[in-house]
Amino acid sequence: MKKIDKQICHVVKLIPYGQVSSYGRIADLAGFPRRARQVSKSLQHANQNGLTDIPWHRVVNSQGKIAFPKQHPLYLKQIALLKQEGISVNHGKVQLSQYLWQADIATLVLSLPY
DNA sequence: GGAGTGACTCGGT
DNA sequence: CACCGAGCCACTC
Repeated sequence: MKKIDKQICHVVKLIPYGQVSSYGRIADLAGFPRRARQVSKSLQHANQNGLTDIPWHRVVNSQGKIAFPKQHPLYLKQIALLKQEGISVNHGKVQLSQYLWQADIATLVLSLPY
């Protein structure tokens, strides 16, 4: 697994229960600006490898919408997982103003590995 | 190496 | 709100 994938997974795991973040923000926080697309790819890999400890469902696009097309099997699954955490999803999107994770520096620093 | 492809984003219409 | 277009960047042929 590559460095970028590792860092991205690390940050995604920091998203608190009941909150969401976007691909672009995750990329920024992981130290890879302008690499939103890579975030989606990393999550896809993690999904395939069955890494269940990664809350991939808490990641939506910059508009708060589910990134999958409606007919995609994971579309409904993601919504189900979000609602399960108390997050309301309407018309395939969440209210970022209400659920967007405001990452704080302390959380990030304390999550650093030795 | 060039072309096509996204679980993206931003700005314009 | 929806639909483009243009950037964007790693990955796969």
